[in-house]
Order: sequence, then structure tokens, then C-alpha cells
Amino acid sequence: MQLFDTARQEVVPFEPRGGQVGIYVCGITPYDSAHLGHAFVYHVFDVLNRRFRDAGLTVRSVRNVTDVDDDILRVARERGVDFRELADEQVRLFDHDMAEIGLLAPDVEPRATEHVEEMVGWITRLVDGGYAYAVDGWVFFDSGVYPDYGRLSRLDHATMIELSRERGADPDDPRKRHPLDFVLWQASAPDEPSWPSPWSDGRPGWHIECTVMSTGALGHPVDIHGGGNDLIYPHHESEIAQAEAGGVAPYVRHWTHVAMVNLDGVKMSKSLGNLVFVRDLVKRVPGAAVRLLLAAHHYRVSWSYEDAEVEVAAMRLRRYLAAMQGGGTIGHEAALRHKQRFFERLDDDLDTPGALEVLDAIAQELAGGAEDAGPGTEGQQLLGRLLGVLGAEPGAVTA
RNA sequence: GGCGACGUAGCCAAGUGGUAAGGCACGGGUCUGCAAAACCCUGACCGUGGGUUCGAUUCCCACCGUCGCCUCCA
Repeated sequence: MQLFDTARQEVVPFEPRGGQVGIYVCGITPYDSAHLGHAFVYHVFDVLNRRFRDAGLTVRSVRNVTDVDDDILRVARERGVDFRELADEQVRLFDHDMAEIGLLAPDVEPRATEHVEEMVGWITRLVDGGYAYAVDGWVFFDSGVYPDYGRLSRLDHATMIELSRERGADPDDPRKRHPLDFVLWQASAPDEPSWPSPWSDGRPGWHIECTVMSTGALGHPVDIHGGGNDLIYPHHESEIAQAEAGGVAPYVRHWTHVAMVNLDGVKMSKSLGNLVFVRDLVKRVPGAAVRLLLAAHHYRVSWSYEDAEVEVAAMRLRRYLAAMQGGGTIGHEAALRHKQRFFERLDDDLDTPGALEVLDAIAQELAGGAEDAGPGTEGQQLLGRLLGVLGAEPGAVTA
């Protein structure tokens, strides 16, 4: 398997260690419904997971839940419910949506609120090591003593500060020693949930949870760590800083980032409200069709969702189903060739569009076969198995 | 500023180390009283400049351009 690694900026072989692979994907903040952008990211890691398992490796997959955060608290306040109640409900809906499109459940799905104690421990280590400092009950990571900050995203400090100012962040916060310092711990307001710590009754900053939970569940270095490419900076940049400063280096062996999904040329995002929800798609077509829609796009290339794609994907699924249930056959040699080609495409930086072309070819040959061998021929079994590697096995996903 | 993807005839677009599919549009023709429809025919120095090679559109480097993302965000 060859994969693009964000840190090295090139496609490199991924070498499993001892037949095992640990995958950590940054999960959701559960305060709104899952949209196609979420689905694309988790679909990509699901295919990676299935490919590894198909190759006989033991995979341990982890996807966290950021269940305490300003957005959740805000929405919970608006709706007059406890933030835990909101998070539980949204996680349930999210898991349901992901199951509808045939995603394997993660082996571990840690929640931030269940690991605050470990986060406090990690932050304490950073403070003791001189990498973090406390001000008024808040704790900041001191980017001034970590010169490598910016290594992953390849941004220099001046640019990061500029970007940060443009986006309305506050590099000029007088409590910060350096403009790029980020929050590890923040004091909670009286009506906000809080956990005890040496600095204040408060809650963790955004980045610390992933470092604590990924290494907690997988040890270190983490084999594969990733998420949407909008997380490269500052989230993953900050994770690396706090991990390495905390004594965990190297932190991650391989960084994998998935491109953004647009709608009408504009990035699909909660703040803009231009969303296509997974829930609405699975009402129209089988989950396997949604997977084929996603698989038709390479994970490193951003794309713009078109409504017509749904029908195209559904038609493709129907064609595959017909090929699997018809009477066609293909030769043993041809089947082997197709199988090899399919895995070649997948193992070349997860080229799912290329892999689909192979499935199209198999389906076409099966459809062309005039013989009536009945279902269950070698070609039909192969098509079913390969669809399974893409997470689009028709039978398994009709909920 | 960084990173990614892309740059093939008017438009969309496939593809390969050995002088480039297809679709649409345009134009010409067959047919028709005229027109439409249908069918037939017609078009490319493969972004620019280097390099590797017997030979590159295809590989490598640089540059230019377009699009996307970059502390709410997957």
C-alpha cells in the first residue's frame, strides 16, 4: 500500500508493523447532523480499514467524539437541554447514518469528557517541562519554545499570524506570550460544565483530547492519523507540538488528509448552511449507492457535489446487482487479472475511481455473457467481494 | 505565504515512451417543396521553457495560469 503522507509531502509505502495497524481519525463534534463531507472522510478511512483487513492485517480503528466544546454548549443552551443530552442524541444519529452507508463501527470511540483526567495529566507535564504556562486559570501552549510549530502545514510564523488575524482569531490576546500560543485548558463560566484541575475548574482546549486519546488507545507512534484536510492547521499542527513537547516523538508515522466536498463550488460547512445530509441521501437510494458515489472521487481531490451524481451511482449499483444475479460468467484468467488490477488501483494511494473502473469492466463482461450459469459464478463472487472492500456490498447495506 | 488538484481542438473529455478515443457545438453533405429529425463527412504544433531518451503529449525540474483548502469546520 502506498499513501500520500502530509508530513513528507509525497506518496510513500505504508509499512505495517507486526501485522497490525492503528488508525486514528478525528471524529465529529456532535451538535448537528452528518453531511456528505463527514461521510466522505469516514468513508475513505473505512475503505483503508477494509483494504488492510482484506490483506490479513489486524486493524484497530479509533474515532473520537468531541463531546464538550463551545459549539455544543451554545446549541445546548439555545435548545434548553443539557450538553450531554445533546451530544448523546447527535452521536446516536451520527452512528446510525454511518451504519446506513455501511461504515464499520470503530473499534474504539472515545469521548473527550471521559478522558479529562488524562488531559490534565498531560497538560501538567507540559507546564512542568516549560512548554506551557498558566494565566488566570487558563493554560496556553508556548509556541515560542517549540520552534517546529508550522512543520506539518509548512507555514512560517508570520503567515500563520496573518492568517489567524484574517480569520478573526486573536493572536493579540494579552494573556499569550506568543501570538500562536493555543489553549490547552480554559476556565469555565459558572453555568458551563467543568472539571477540576490545578489551574481552575474548567475544560480542555480543542487539540489536547486527540493527542491524549490517540496515544491512549493506540500507543505511539500512531500508525495512521488523519481527518479532513481543514484540520492540518491548526489542529494537527498543535497535536504534534503538544505530543512531542510531552515526550512522545515521533507522534505519528503517517498523516492522511481527505479533501473537502463542495456544493455549487463552495465548501460545504455548518457555518454556511450549504449542506447535503447523509440522512436525506439514504432516503433516496441504498447506502451502497452512496458509497459508490463517494468512491467515485479520489480522496485527495476536492469535488463539488452534483445532485445528478446520486442517480448515476444508483444506476451503477443496479448494474452491479444485475451482473451478480444474472447468468453471465467470465474466465478464470480474466477474473484473476481483474482482481489484481483492482488491488493495484486501491494500493496506489487509494485510487477508488480507478478501482470502480475495474468493477465496471467486470460487470460489463458478466452482462455480456450469454451463457446461463446462474448466480454464484467466479466472476459474480469476485464482484461481490471487491464491492465489499469498498464498503458497498449491496446486500449488507440495505437497512 | 503554504499545500493539493488540474491545464489535451469553441466547450466537455479519454488516453499512451513511438507522431492523440469519444460527446456536444460549428461547418459541409445525403434526404426534404423549405425546415426539423436522422445519417455521413470535416478539426489539435496535447499551458510555457528546460532535462532524460534513438524518440515525450505521456517521465523529471522550473515557471505561468485556473480552482480548492489553510484556528468554527470533516
